[in-house]
Amino acid sequence: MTIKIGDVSQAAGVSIKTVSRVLNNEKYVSKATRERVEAAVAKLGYHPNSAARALAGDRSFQIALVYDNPSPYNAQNVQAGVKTRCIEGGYRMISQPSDAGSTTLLDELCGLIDQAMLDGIILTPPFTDNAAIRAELARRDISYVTLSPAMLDHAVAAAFIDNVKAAEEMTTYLVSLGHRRIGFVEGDTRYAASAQRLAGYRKALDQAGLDYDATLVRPGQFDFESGSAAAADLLALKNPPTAIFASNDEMAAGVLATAHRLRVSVPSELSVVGFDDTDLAQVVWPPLTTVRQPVRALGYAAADLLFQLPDKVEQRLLPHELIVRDSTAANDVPIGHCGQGVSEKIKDRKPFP
Amino acid sequence: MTIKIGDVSQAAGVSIKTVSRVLNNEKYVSKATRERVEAAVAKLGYHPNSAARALAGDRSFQIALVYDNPSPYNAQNVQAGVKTRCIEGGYRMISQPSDAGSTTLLDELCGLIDQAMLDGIILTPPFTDNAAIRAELARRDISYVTLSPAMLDHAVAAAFIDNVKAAEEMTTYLVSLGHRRIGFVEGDTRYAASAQRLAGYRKALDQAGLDYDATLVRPGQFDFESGSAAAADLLALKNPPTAIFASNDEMAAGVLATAHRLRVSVPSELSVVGFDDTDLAQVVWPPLTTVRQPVRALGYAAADLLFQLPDKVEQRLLPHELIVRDSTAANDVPIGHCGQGVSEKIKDRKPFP
DNA sequence: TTGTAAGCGTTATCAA
DNA sequence: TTGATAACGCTTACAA
Repeated sequence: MTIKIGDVSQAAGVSIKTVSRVLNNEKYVSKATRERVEAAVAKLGYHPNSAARALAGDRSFQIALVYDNPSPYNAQNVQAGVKTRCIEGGYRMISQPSDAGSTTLLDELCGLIDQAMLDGIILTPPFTDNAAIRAELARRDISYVTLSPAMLDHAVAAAFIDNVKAAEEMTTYLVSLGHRRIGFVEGDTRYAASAQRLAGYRKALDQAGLDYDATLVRPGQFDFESGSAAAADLLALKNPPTAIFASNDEMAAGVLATAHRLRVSVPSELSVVGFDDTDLAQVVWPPLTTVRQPVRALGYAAADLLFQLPDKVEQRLLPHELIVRDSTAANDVPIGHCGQGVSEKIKDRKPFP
Repeated sequence: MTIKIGDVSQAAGVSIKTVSRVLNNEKYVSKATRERVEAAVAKLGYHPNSAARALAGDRSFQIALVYDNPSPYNAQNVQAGVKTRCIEGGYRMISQPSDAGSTTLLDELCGLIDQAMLDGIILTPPFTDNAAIRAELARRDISYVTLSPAMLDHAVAAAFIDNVKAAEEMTTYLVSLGHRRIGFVEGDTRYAASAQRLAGYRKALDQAGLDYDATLVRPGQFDFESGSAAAADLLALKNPPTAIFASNDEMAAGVLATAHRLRVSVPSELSVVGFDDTDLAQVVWPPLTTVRQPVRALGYAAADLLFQLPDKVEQRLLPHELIVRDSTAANDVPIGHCGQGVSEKIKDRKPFP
């Protein structure tokens, strides 16, 4: 039989309610009492039962991370970041992989909320921009944060990077190396980041005085296959690009595979760069020059924003880095980064503890 | 305010207990009543509150997956498998990444059990072989299953593949291609699979009448870096191997990277094969010949074994496949597989529903 | 086959 | 600053 609050109160010689007060960091507990209770808790190895807490209070100390992420590395990293912050706050994270295309999406989410008495939710793309979900959450007055949303909403907390700027910097870097024909592989268009990265690419071309050439831009789905296929198309052009910028690293790996298959030497004949969404650059040869996205930090920040929620609704911009990798160099060389935050207060509600 | 069981019972014109009976699939409910209740549940969109269920019954409908996995792809796949089976059974999975080296490991786990009223636990390596954890679980009489344990224990349910046999088949395959000097990169020795795979390699050499040469075997930690380093060592030998067998795919990717860097052509000058623990073969070029481990299926099986637990303690051997990939071939060619299961009944306890 | 009443372990209310 | 007592929403006795 496991230890319960009554056992602790007996051991400490106080009432159950007093133990509860200590556990919840309430005011109006004398220092002596608090210490006595804490000692008893430690001695007995007591852990409060979360089901009972959830039922009696109405917070469950659980939040959910809702995602539909085609890339395991990315999902795992986001999860790790969220989880770290949750543990720090005494919370538990429930991870909820969902199918963005599912017709019963809203029902599933409602079920989760009812069943688990969620205290808050972190939405990741493409759910960030699902109006039905956001309306339902607002209706139920459930705190939520969006991670990398397509559009910023003043009333909704968000953690994100500046994809446009990052893609612009990367493209400008390629131009600075002398490239004039730069191929681009788009990401899955259901994710806002895809359009943002393309926009950055176009912006940099503009600034460099280079014409945008639609034949150099190919669609992709953030996976290896589409990267391979796009590269095959691009390299088969009469006048092929001298560099290819893939919207994420799995596609960049596909580009590399195709280049290798076609005996196009990287990087002497073709530069390949990407967005390191998933840390795959560590696993793929040759080491890619990438925009490093702080995926774990985004997860951590999202949870952090959730915890400060009704007090402060914040839009937090996280820094990215341009990592130039050179197989001959010993170390990676970050050549740029950006980032800053802005915040705004809106309304009062029972805060996360 | 969310709907509760009383609302449903009113709508259906029956008692609360009857609704509860229907929800829990108990016997002794007339078909007509059951249908009436189910209709009310559906109409109201009722979802039982899990905190209340956990408190009143003493099952939480939650199980935990405990892991410390250096490979995100692997972890994600195991999780996906476990989760799938959990959802089928109306359960929720809590994933618990832990640090195998932590001194407070046992405390953490106890905390989780007390707090979440876990109905069961799935242990993955290296926790599968942690005597302290297993003793504590036994003491508390908590159901658990081990996934890929180092040693089979008659009294403990387990899901696993035959690593020895798989490594043996792969090595034999290399021998059949004419290789006589086959390098081997070991995995992290904290994981039992590492020793098992090495054993299979040695066994196959034996059977082929080839001498075991310790200079051809290098240590590794299941990551890209150690694979790179091992390959550098092996290829620098006076008499280098003509094939390298890496104990997992991330290390195989490292081997490929080094080969490429040293201008050793794959596969004409060097064959590289591995264990596809993480599905990375899909992401790495060139496509590797691998032992495909059914990682998702292992997760699914582990949860499945947990659900049938006190009724039947089963040791389930899952099939692996040898996937020969040839860049010129259109499709992968599985050349072998194995698998079968045995089971045994031990004692009675309240079953999972 | 159905219903009634007594908890489950905690927090909230209100009084001391 | 503390403590008694009533919820919280459900399941498990035990009756009917």
